[in-house]
Amino acid sequence: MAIEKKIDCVILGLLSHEDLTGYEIKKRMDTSLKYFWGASYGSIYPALSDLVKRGLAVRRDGSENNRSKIIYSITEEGRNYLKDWLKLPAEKDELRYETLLKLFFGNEAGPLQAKVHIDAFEEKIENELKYLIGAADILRKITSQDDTHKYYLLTVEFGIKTYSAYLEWCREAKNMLNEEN
Amino acid sequence: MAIEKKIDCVILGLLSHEDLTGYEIKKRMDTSLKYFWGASYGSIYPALSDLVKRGLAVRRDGSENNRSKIIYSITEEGRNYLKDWLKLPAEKDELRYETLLKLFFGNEAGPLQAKVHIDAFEEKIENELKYLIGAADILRKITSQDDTHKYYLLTVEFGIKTYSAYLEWCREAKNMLNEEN
DNA sequence: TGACAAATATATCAAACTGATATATAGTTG
DNA sequence: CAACTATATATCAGTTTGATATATTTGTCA
Repeated sequence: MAIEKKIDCVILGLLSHEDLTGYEIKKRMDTSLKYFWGASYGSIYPALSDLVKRGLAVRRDGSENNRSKIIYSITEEGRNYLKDWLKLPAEKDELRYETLLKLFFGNEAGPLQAKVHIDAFEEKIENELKYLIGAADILRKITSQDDTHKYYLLTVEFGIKTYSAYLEWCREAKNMLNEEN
Repeated sequence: MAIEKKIDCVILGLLSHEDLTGYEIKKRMDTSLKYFWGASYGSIYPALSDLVKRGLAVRRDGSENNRSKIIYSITEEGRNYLKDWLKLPAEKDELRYETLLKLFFGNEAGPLQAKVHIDAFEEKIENELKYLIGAADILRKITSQDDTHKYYLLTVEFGIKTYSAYLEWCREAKNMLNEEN
């Protein structure tokens, strides 16, 4: 029964690396964290205000010209809060794949429809896998000299392992559907 | 921009197989669908009332003795709605793993903490994999005679493939952390 | 150069969903 | 026979998403 709101923990985690704006936090979510975590503006901006109120982060003005910009930094209290949360066991590892849901109800739609969904899934995964393999190559080079990106690399390798397994499954699943469609 | 609420589609999908109570729907979510989809009572019961209002499902009283029981069936309209949704491409396949999130911020907590999280993850996955392998054995036997469970088996095989990949990753990740902790 | 698109940046809101809780009965087990 | 587990329905506060609004700056192509 954790009282820690996940969005607070993710933001503090990102701020523990570097100072960021709300917009930049969203960008990190959509790139580095994309494969295992997500967050919307509707949770990021209110959470940032809340973190400041609770003294876990501080804001400073970073506006340039007419472009308003609020830069957030983690405080010592925020870092302690993050460390405490990191010590707790992970509560929820959840996969939510609409592709599998549609497949599960395949009797209603038939094997041809199922194959369409698997093909679309396969193509998406192939593209993402290419990206992850490229990212891993770069991260391995960086990590060999300075290992601050070691944990990032670990999550990318998780993605590569699982996406490769997905592709194997796609081929086998289509074979099974072909057997007697 | 789908207007279809996912909870409606899952419930109709389950009702397309057999008549069910809200409680039984929740049980299916927590067993068969557990590995790729979830839903809470707080979404199931209101959705059931709503489906009836829209004519996509009908309710009948199934009370026995003093135990109240409402049994839901899919209507012809409901079946058409489901079929239309099954034709549409899957919108969102999302993985949300707190274990990976905590690992990503590993610099703050160190390699020993990271290994604790990986060990806990490994144990959980090992147990779930055992269960899935057992389920696949049973489903393969059933499917060889009557293939209505073919699509169910497909999703179980997805689980086996990916969980096996997770376990490989666990071993490699711990090796990497040991290299120079 | 000027027009248009894309990126940067903050913010809000209805709708969806979770996790917890409340309530009550039936069946099982030491 | 008390305690516990399973069956069954229902609600609600709190969390989060997905979409949208607004405004400026930067890049691109003609």
